[in-house]
Amino acid sequence: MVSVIKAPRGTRDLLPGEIEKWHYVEKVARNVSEIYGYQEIRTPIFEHTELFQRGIGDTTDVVQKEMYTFEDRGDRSITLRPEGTAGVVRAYLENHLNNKPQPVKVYYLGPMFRYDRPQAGRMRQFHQLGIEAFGSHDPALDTEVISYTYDFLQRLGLLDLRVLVNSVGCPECRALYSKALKDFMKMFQDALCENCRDRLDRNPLRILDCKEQSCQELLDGAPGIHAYLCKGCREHLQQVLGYLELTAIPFEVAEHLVRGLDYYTQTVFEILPAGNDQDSLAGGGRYSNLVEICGGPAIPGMGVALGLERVLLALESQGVELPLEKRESIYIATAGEDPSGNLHREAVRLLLELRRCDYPAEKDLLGRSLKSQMKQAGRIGASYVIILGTDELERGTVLLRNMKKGEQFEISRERLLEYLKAIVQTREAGMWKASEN
RNA sequence: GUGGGUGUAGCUCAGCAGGCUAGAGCAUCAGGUUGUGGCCCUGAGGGUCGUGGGUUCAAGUCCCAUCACCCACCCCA
Repeated sequence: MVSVIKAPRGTRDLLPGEIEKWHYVEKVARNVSEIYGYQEIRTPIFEHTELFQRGIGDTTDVVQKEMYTFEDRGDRSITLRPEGTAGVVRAYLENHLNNKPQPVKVYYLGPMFRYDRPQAGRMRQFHQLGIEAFGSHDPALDTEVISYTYDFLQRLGLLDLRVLVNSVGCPECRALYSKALKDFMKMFQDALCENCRDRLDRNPLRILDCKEQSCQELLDGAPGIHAYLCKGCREHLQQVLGYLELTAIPFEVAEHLVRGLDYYTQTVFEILPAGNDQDSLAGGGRYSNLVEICGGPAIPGMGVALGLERVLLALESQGVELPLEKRESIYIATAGEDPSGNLHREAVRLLLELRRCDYPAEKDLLGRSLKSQMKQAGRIGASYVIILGTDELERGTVLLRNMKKGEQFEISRERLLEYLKAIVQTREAGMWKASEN
């Protein structure tokens, strides 16, 4: 026997039973996006490698060691998207969306790929919900994006969220601060962890993020970025915070928050589940130069990405019960000897009829006994079973069994659909949904 | 990429310090009612003990490697 091929490392299947949660989360995502005025955009899952190198930044870990890059048959270097923003920016420019009324506000939902070492909440193929808004410098936009993110998480039922906000300044003032921080840290070089000594030259701001106790202690005495922000950046931050106050979203100004992607300017933020400093649920910020870096005009953008696996994990660890709709259907069972096949043919005809009337309906496909058919009907959550037996066939009737009540009665074929219709109409909003009855 | 832990039926696990045909519960299928589910009873199928080497008279049980998963680090969603 040949061996069974397994899914590649860091990937997994979403099976019936779990996928319903994803559908629900996606439904809320689309809902909130609409409420905030964002429209869906779908961009390719792979792009030219150069897009990410330029967009995300060559020095970032994502680009340096986490990309799924390969040559296609035309010798092009292709990369499976590790995040969503770069592709959206590309699409914005390529489709001349800058000629549309601004701001252009889009959301995306889909898989991303990073060659990481998998662990809980970190997959090689993972899924993000993200939004991007182009063409506005308004601090209220920054707040809107933060609010969107918070709102989405809250609507799902997540509590105890930490919202961290900071500004990393513009290229000008960040450069000043970066130098100041570097100069300061140089004095204590020996006390820094190995990693941070590397960061000193590559990207001093990252030291702020270090979780090493020793580095954190040094940081207490180090200059903070806020003192170095230029007038524009300082005011921008103040206004963002001011608007945030209005939203009543609890937030913390985290002067040490810097993000891993190079394109961020000014506002950056992160949302974490309580009691978990490691796996942030969402991260985002403003990017004033990314569009230019990608070859377009100087148009600012602001966005966020949420990790859906992590959102699902947080929901689980907080014990949130999602209001999933139960699957419900009508099951057609046949009973009795059927040497001529008439019974079976009639069942198939009835099945078709029900489905054409939009009733979710199923029948046995395994030639099972009536008992087994009943069992199956119960398992799949059928609310009604139509039992079609040889006797009923002769009389032109069926037995209609209410599975929840365990009651059944005989009804003529002609009146059956009428009767079912009446049941549906009795139900709330006329929807074919699980409820009492 | 670094360090650590784990790996026995579809699922959750048991298997004592290596020793006979590897077990349980749940799930699946069938039967108990030749036309009726959710409870109960009976039975059946299903495992080359992650994979490959090695030690031993003998390995699920010890050793090595490898793969996968989990945890921590790095980083990020």
